[in-house]
Amino acid sequence: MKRKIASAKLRSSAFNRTRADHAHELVQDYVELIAELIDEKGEARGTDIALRLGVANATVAKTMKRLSDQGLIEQEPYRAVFLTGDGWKLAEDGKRRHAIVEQFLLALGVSAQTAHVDSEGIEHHVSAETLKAMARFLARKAN
Amino acid sequence: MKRKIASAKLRSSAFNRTRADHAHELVQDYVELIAELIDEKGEARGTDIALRLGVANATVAKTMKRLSDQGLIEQEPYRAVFLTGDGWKLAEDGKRRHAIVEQFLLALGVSAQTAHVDSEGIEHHVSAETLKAMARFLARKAN
DNA sequence: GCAAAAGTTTAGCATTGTCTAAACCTTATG
DNA sequence: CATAAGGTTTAGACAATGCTAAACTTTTGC
Repeated sequence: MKRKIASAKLRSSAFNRTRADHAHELVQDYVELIAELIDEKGEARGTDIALRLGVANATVAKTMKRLSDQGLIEQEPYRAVFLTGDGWKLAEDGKRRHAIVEQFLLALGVSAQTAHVDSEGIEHHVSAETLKAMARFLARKAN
Repeated sequence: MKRKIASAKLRSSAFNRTRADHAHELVQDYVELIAELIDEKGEARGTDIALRLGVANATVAKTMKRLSDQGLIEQEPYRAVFLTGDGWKLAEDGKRRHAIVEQFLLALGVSAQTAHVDSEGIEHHVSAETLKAMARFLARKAN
């Protein structure tokens, strides 16, 4: 019954995507935050990251090891971390999406606070096509 | 910094919050799918759920045990599962949100396929206020 | 210039959500 | 009605993400 399995897999694509993206979401949040901290303070330290994310220092250290393994950040022991080229790309992409989603929500008429909170959650689940549609809406609205 | 003090009972609050968020999404997806299957076929079997979610049977069995512990479904060994009152409530709420988000994306001009996939991910991150704004948009568009 | 404070890493544990393999029931067929 | 096929559950493993406590390194303040 190969056929049945294949078609079912197609139908489950929506679920697969949301769940498979969980790991990626965390990674995105980290690199985005690291980029922000570097912009703000010139460097990103473990403690600052931990405070902003609301997790323990040890958790940050562990996650950053993974980020380092994935080639997104560079770190030397006991030093602040920096983004690699790939890391910057990911962070920039995230910030761009985030900005579009937040502006879009504002244009839709929700409060600034809600736009801020919701855009953080929504950001990771918006495809390129939907993002484009949001941008189009914003452009139309601007006229 | 108040942030740093963590009494014994709060020691894992961040962990719990994050976990709870993700767990809640998964639970929603399950009950929503179970409701759909019951509507479609009169019952929800493990294999069907596994196929649609794209996970192994064993995963479904384990998750359903938790759902059962939480009082959302009722099951007897080797039988299809059914939703409890609470389960239905949760499923209905999820379907309502999901429908609004999906319709909204369609109205925004994205393809049916994208609307389907994206709404699945977005659904869980849309606040009541944003949902209302989406519904308003739809209503306006309908005129 | 050294001891205390601050920050980082490591070690060890818990939970969730996933898998495969195997055991266990139920149903369908000859 | 016996057995094969198929669905369900259990067992055991693993990766991700979180925690605390303790060890280790760097920075700071006297």
